[in-house]
Amino acid sequence: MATIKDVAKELGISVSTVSRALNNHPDIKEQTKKEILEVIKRLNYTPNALARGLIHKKTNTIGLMIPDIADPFFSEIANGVEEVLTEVGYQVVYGNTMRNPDKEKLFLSSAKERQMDGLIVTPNFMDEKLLEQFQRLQIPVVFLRRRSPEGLAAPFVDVDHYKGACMAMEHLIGLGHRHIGFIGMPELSFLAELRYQGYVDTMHAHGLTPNPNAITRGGRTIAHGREAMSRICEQNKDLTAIFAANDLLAIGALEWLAIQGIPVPEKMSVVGFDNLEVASLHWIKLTTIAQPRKQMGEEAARIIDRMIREETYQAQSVFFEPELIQRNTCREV
Amino acid sequence: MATIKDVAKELGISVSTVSRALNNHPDIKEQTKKEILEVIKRLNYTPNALARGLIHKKTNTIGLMIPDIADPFFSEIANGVEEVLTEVGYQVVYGNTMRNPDKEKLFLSSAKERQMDGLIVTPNFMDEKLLEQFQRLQIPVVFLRRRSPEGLAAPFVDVDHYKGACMAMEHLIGLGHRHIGFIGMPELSFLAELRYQGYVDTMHAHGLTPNPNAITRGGRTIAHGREAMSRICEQNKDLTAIFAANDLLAIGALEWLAIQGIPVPEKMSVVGFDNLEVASLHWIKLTTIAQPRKQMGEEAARIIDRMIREETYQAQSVFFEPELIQRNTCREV
DNA sequence: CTGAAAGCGCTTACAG
DNA sequence: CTGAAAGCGCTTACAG
Repeated sequence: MATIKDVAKELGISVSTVSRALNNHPDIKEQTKKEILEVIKRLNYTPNALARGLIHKKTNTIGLMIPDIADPFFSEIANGVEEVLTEVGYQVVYGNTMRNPDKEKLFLSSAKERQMDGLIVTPNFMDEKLLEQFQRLQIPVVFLRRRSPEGLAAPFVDVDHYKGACMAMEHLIGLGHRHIGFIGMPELSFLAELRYQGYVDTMHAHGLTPNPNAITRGGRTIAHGREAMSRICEQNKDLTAIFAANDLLAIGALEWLAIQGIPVPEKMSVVGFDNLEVASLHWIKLTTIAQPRKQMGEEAARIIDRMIREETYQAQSVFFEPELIQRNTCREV
Repeated sequence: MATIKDVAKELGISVSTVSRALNNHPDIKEQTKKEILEVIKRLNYTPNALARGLIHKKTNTIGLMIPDIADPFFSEIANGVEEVLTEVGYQVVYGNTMRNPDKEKLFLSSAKERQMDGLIVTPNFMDEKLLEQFQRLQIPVVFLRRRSPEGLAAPFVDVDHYKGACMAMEHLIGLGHRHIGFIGMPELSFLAELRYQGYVDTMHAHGLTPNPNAITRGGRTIAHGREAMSRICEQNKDLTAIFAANDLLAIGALEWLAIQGIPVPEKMSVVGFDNLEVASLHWIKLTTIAQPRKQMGEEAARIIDRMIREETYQAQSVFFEPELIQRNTCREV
């Protein structure tokens, strides 16, 4: 590949001058600049971003560490992030961790080695080693869709998962439901815990007792929802409603109910969480809790951008409000 | 951030020695190495990948340029790519182009500036400027889910879209359908054209004439499918089947049919293309053409890796076979 | 307006 | 086994 030296040599001038032409420096003769630009084109020269980055101590790169880009939840967040960040000249590097702790650690090391300017992260589970890595990072970080861990002065952008779960439960209880089951995500997950707590606390707040037989935890897929629904239904004949901790689980539950011929919402009410696109499909029309996913991504991007530009900026965390989206899977009893 | 100089100074030794410890060079005393490693840990030192890249002329970075990471089609491809590439030590940088020609060009420039080692790309529409950019790139490229353009000696990994479309049509015609509509994607798209050709050619091959009123082109979303189905149905009372150029369009069509109370497959048969997850949902069970998406991503990754490692490697293009997945949206007439 | 020199943070022959 | 020096491709004071 051609370097700045090649184009300088070609014209018998110094690299400083070529550099000036490249960077639109005012101290350069129009004619010289024109000649340089021509040679650049002819030699197919492109400035080397590594060399530039080394000098400027800036790479214009932001890392986005998320559990699974194929999860529609995160791909929309990612789009929000990317949209605002490319607008201001950054390239975003995705780190797909598949919720694998080793991959999370690997991505953080890589981010540091590669001198990324900032990081937007959704770690799945925060153990001590990961926390230490964050503390040693020396790169601005914002947490996305989860709160920042204790002992780390990083802002976060999140939705109030606990409140969202409470809203779902209040809706069900408000409709007269008393026997409400819960299909949850794996316990070690941060937000699985919050949504579960919302379920339990709201039950208690209304003098209801969560029935351990009507609670299942441990998955996040449609297949899991199907299985969980079948298990719960068989053990709880008096159940009239289900709160699923995410939409995929809810859809799995709906599938099982449809296959069994149990009509929704006549015999069973279902509420999900996330408001994925698929939830609004004609056959599903799931009542669920919406999070402004794209907005969350955009906000995180804006914060990291500002943190990088203003070293003294004390970023505030942002809580987005969840919203109940009423569709056709609930009825009054 | 600490540099190699800092750790050298700390121990009163030269940077060369520190570098040797870092790179597991054999010519170094065990004791010295141990001391260096300790200081590295204490100073929280991480080698600077930019500096390394500058010297080695390698960044261990691969660009993946795709139209839309939130499109489940591409997110699965992306996962396949990432899986094999991270395994061999690369970081993959996504370029979400949203089918915007400017973004495609921007990403290619960026890739060159950043000295990416290789590129896997799915450009949406290949105009002259883009082609020229590819020709000037000087970076190994493999095309994914579309063929490489003429005038560029780059391999591709693709599925035979034309054949897939023919398979869908043969299935329908084999079931006795004669009046078959087509819901297509925007005409400028590369594969939209191929799938459309498959529709037209198969009709002709069976002595059938495609009816312009039963053909619609121009979208790729569920909303579009809904609208297209309504338009086609209103103008073609004798229609018994629809071939939709992708699953989202097919699902939109199914939605409209469901809303109108037109039973599928009793009154209307529908075939899609892509075999998205959502196509197998209990309420949809769409008959469609499957492409081995993840495998395609993996294969592209393997090819680019080998192209980078072996300069003389003459990569062969790979065609994956499409497959008809029969579910519940077609019947014999 | 232009060039020579130093430096960004590292690696790698070369000499000892 | 260790260090001094050159160099990767650029930018940026500084001098002229």
